[in-house]
Amino acid sequence: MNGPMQRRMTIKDVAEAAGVGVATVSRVLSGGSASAQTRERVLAAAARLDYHPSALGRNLRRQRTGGIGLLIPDITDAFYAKLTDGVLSCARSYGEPVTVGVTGDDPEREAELIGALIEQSMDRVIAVPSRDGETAGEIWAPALRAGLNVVFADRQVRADVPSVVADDAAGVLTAMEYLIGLGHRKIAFLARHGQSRRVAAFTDALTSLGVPADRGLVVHARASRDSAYAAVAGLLQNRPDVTALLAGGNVLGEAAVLAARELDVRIPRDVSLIMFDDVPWAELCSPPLTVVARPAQDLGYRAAELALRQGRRPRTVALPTELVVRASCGPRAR
Amino acid sequence: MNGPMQRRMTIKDVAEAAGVGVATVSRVLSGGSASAQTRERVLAAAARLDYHPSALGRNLRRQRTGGIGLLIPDITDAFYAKLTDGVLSCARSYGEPVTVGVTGDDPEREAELIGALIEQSMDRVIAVPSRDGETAGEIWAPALRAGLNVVFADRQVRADVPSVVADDAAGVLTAMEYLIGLGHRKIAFLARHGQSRRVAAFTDALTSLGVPADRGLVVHARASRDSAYAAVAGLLQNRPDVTALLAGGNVLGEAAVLAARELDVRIPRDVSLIMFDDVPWAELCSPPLTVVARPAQDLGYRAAELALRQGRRPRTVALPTELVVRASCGPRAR
DNA sequence: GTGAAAGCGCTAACAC
DNA sequence: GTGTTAGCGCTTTCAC
Repeated sequence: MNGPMQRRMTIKDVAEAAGVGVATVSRVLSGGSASAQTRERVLAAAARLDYHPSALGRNLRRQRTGGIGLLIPDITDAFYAKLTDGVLSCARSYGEPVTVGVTGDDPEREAELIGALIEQSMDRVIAVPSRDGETAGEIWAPALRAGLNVVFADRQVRADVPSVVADDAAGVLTAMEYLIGLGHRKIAFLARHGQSRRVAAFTDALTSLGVPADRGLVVHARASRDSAYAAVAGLLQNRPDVTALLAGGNVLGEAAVLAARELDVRIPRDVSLIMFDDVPWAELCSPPLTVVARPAQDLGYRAAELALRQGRRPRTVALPTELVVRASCGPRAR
Repeated sequence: MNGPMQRRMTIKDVAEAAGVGVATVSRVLSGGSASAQTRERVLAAAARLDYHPSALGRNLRRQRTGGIGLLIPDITDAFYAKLTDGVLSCARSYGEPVTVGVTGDDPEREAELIGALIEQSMDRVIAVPSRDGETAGEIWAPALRAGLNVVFADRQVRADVPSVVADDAAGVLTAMEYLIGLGHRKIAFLARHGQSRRVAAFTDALTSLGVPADRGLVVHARASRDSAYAAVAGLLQNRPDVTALLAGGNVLGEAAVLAARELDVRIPRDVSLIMFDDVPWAELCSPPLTVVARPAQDLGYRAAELALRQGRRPRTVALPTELVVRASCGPRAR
């Protein structure tokens, strides 16, 4: 079915077959100037030999590997999977390969992966950074020094690096308006570690809406399902006064549904729940979940556009979120 | 925060700084033999200069790009996301980068992506092929000719290429035994296009269990959510005699739940449902779904091991499936 | 318009 | 044990 393994054709083979110099072949193949006749001969020879230029040679010469690196916390998280899909979809239209690494939100792994990208001479990176502030600065300094074209996605950590984010603050605010309109006052926020911006947005939203923010009502979890579950369960048991819950991501929301079910607290009768991310199962859940939808796919696509764009890039682009009301919120009851 | 962009150090710089030849540097850095003193000098110089070897140079010289290519139908499908996670996890322990491409189950895109991998001189590929039989042969011939180390995952299409698959036939059989034990006779199979092996397993299981197989009860859909929904809806409307449904994947299962809800057919009262893939939402669904769990992560991990392994590789490894009984199946009622 | 030749950073064969 | 050297396949001056 498949023939013997063949030696790979080189530009030199094509040059000989076409009776021209290698430089001419290179020019023709990369759209440079050549006489119509020469061009035709080269193309014919290339086709005949089934020649495919080696990215290896080209990259070494150009001192850069094409393609883009993508660093995300977790590929099994539906939100990041969708973001990845957006990146892949954009990259495909440019014919650029994408190398994916998962950080697990661990700065150490993130730094390792950045090192690997530099070693590969990748010159474009899209990343969902695991930390912000100083730590992010340290981690990303080598990449910037090496001249990588970095774009952050979903999180905004350094003013000098372009970011594509969802307008989380607006999303949180809309959710809070909705919940407070239903009569809720004791609202908890279930956050991933390091979601400091969203926590700030949460307390800001609350105070701007005239509800005193209670620091104890912000609980943190790592991104894993276990950690999320423990955090929700703890909250539900220790703070029976809480009547509404905002989950800062779909994994956290999943844990919330599970924990609530386990502890026999009913949604929305006992506590109302809003989750970040409109994943497919939000609609299949019982009850169907009200969510703050973020344009995951777009986030990835736009980030890839920025990473691929040559010239000056905008600082930050923020995409709108949308509150999708389903059946997981009700009026305050207790 | 970040200094000026620096010229990248080369092996030559290190050699000069250490007062040795480039070959010695290369040897020391790749664990070859050298005197303790030389080794130390080289290491010190490399560290001082913050030298990181260029994968570009090495790859060109070695005539191969390290790393592994991964071709999957859809990264937003939880099953493939998990499989991808397994591949990434194994690759990470070998320090190998992974380039991901999505085929959308389209042979044309698959062929394109294979071309790109060859151009990159990737020498290892893990793929969930979009077609089997002749078509797969044609599509993959160039890759095999180029000497790529190919491993198929989830689907088994050519005897000469190692595959890592779940034991789908056993999974189907167990599911059928369970359903038939509940009294069901008119059982439909909702399959993705090209799942011919599983369809065969389905009819085989039925006949071996003494239930006449009805060809009309196998319905096909493309992998997209829309196509799946249309297929289920059509089935549910045209064949009211069907009392049980086996969905050949989580996207199909999702569509089944949605369509059933829309058409007001109750699960499990009106029709029982078993879905392939134990995704997180199966438990959150109402009712919680009985599933045939496949070890998605393991599939990916094992495939990566095979792809990374140097010597002779086993032909096929089949991993067991497990029927996880929840609440979406009941006794035949109508 | 075209060809010859110089390297990109690295490894491996070979000489010492 | 170590240095010198010849390329890997390609692009890009620089002559012609």
